[in-house]
Amino acid sequence: MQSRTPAARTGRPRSAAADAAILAATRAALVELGWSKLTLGDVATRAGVAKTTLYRRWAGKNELVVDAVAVLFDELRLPDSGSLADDIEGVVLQFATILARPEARSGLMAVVAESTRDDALRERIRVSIVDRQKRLVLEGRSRAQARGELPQESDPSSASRTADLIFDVVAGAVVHRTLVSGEAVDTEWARRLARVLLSGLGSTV
Amino acid sequence: MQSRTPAARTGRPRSAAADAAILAATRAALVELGWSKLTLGDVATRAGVAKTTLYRRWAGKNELVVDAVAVLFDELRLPDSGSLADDIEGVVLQFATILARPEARSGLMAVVAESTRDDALRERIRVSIVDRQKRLVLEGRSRAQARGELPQESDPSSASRTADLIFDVVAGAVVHRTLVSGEAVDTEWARRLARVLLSGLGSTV
DNA sequence: CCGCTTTCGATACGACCCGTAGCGTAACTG
DNA sequence: CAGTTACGCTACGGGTCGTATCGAAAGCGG
Repeated sequence: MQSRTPAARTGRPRSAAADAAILAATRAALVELGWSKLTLGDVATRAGVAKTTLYRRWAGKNELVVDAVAVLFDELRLPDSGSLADDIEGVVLQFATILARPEARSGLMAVVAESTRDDALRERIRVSIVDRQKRLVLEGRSRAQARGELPQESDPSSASRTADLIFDVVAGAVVHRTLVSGEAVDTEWARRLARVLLSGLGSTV
Repeated sequence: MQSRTPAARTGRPRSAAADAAILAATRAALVELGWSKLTLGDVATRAGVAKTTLYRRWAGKNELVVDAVAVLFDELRLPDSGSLADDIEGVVLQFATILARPEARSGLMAVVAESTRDDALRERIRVSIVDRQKRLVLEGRSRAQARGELPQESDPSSASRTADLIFDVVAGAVVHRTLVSGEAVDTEWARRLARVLLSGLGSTV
């Protein structure tokens, strides 16, 4: 059995400052160069760190970018606005704000594209980014049920599938609007989306 | 004024067979290697073509992949099934079938990610891929209005925004389900999505 | 204070891919 | 046949990759 920090009880500890500097440098490089032209050597230089240090901590560009982008999603919060419509609208606008940042736009979609051929990378994205978003959907549903805005679903399996559907619809719509259609997510759009979802969920789904 | 084919009335014409071979080789390379490890030299070798020929026709990897993937979306058709619900379900399943192919998964999202930093590339994607999908949404709406399933909207600006919203929701949800959540789009999921959209659109949106 | 262990910075390395240039040949036009 | 363009082939400098090596630095246990 090992303690919570299994590795390295002896020897020189890894510099936490270097970690932060590397991730910040990665985001800066994403803004200036985009994903495809980002090189690990350049990131190391920006961070004031040797290239070997980078390779010691991350397997490659994909893993590094995932970690660098993941922290952007820390600020996601479910606004307890009192109504489900306002909750949805608030989350959509928050998500869109994050996706408006260039380091999120170019970095996130690139690693998602790479994850189609790398199961470990997909799992890493799921744990550090996607699940954090999905939690908001589950939380919002449970609050709405407590308020009586949504019915308590009897079949747990069906309820789970519905939650998955809503998550894919909300996140997918925002991403598609921002990156593919290339238009901004404003308050009016968020309100329209929330209205469509509410009407759709109110009926027997 | 120039004729429909403005360039090259004299000299040796470009080989149409080479074009097809290159695009097919690109798709094969996408399947085997994915976007990031795909190299133009490898594609040229696979196509039995000199590397210089490739560079004469495409500016770079991004443009080549867009053209190679675009033809996958040629098969998209709006099934005139008689009801809006079935139309939506049919389009969703067709779109999902295309996205299930590995060359579409890895190629499409990668170029979309790149297009966040390249306006010309974004426009190329829009013309050769996105608009082709969007046309189905507009066609489906007009058919549904003819059948009386959807109201004739009075405000054209509002109607346009609604169509944009529906398009982002449908396409975004399918893409997100397939690539981010990593789960298959089956008939049941498509039916649920169609149901949510129909209820949402039926009310005053 | 002193070994032990691990990390860090720096440098060097072969391998690969990039994008372009040059050249001789092939294909088509008038 | 002369003119023009596309093609295959080869070669090139430049950049990035990921790894190896080495001495110095930073903590830990005695």
